[in-house]
Amino acid sequence: MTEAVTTPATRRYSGRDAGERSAARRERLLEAALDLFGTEGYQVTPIDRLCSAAKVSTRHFYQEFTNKEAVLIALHSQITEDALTATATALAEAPAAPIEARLVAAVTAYLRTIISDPRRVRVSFVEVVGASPAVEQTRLEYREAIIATVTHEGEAAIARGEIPPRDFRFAALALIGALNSVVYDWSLHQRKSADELEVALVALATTLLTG
Amino acid sequence: MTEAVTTPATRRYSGRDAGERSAARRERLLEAALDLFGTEGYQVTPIDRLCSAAKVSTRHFYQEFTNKEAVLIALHSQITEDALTATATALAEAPAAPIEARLVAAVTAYLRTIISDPRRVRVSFVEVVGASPAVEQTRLEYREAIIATVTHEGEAAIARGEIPPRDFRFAALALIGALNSVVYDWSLHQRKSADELEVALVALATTLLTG
DNA sequence: CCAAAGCGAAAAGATACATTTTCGATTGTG
DNA sequence: CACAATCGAAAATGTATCTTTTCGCTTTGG
Repeated sequence: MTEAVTTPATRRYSGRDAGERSAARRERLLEAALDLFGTEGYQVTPIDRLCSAAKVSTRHFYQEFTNKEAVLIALHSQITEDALTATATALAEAPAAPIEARLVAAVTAYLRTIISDPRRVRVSFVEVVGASPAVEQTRLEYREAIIATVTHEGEAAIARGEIPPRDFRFAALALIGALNSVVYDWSLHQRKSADELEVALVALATTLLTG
Repeated sequence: MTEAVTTPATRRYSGRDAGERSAARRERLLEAALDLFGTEGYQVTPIDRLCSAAKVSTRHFYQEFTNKEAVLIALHSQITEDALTATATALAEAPAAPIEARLVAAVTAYLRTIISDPRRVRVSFVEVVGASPAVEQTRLEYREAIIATVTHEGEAAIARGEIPPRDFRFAALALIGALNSVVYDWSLHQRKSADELEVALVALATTLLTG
């Protein structure tokens, strides 16, 4: 049998292999999307704008994403998973703490991740809402993930006898909604410092979940 | 001088004058918009669908509205003003009551107006969010109107010595956001009765504003 | 240095809508 | 009844994308 030793069909370019170049384009597109969706808005940004801002040709755009909607979903996922990871880490660092302390850690971590960039605020609190059926679906899925985390934490605290039982789905939804609108308003008007915002929201979370 | 006695350029049709016919078309369009925007979504509804659902020709559509965006804005205004009117009426009916009672009356009235129709919930809590720059602007304006009402009520209660001072802008934003997400979730899943929802949200409002 | 991989820019093609205009059929009015 | 307003339906037009394809220029690897 003669071995068909196939030379890799791909070639290195500017020192990077195909996968790296593709990943770099994808990243530039996501950065451009954060910027344009987060300042001008998803609906009013055509793919062309996205491509020129990212310095990616439309040919390559379609190599990375199916369409504009897919970019928004990827961006939203990235932002949200970032925040959820930060939250999980913060919780893991206070493993045996009482619910109040865990709550402060979690909310602070979540908040800081999001408000570190006003464009993130706008994308995850405004642009993804009702953008399209598919986007709306992932938004609701992430929402369920947050509700699950809150509920899990809450039930554990109840089991430890730290707080009385309550409807955590309701509390989580109230907290999520309150956070969204307060943070978005803050990012628009900056009426208080980030620290003051944090204090106010941590207090709110405490009231809603353990108060 | 010969008087140019102009016969009215308009004629009655099916018993209605031009203004009435036009108003009827407008109303049918708004009803169709409530239905389509509130079940399928604003972004995915083309003007054609709107027109056929409303039994209005596209020619007449453009006699009533500039474009689809104008319909959404008109619909949103109608829903919101409905709710604000109900709230104002409820407040007017308890003129000398303490803040807690006024709050219960206001929140109940607001809630009932909105949840009376799940399509209203979706339009005012989801579809208008980030739909377009102009829509977003009116959404934020209505939000400011609600904040102003809440603040006004709250300051009055402070003046009467019923509650200590607080940041009502923050409290109002938190309440609005919490209401939005809780009510939207309720309209999707109906995990509790409308009465239970009402009770939970009134309690939440009381905590946020006077607790 | 050459053949092929890869690239960016831009043309070309395809849609989906938005918006305007036309047209024949109704319906009041005098 | 006649004629003009009005109508609904649909054709025609315009436009802004989206998406695919072409093309000539670079870069790489042998």
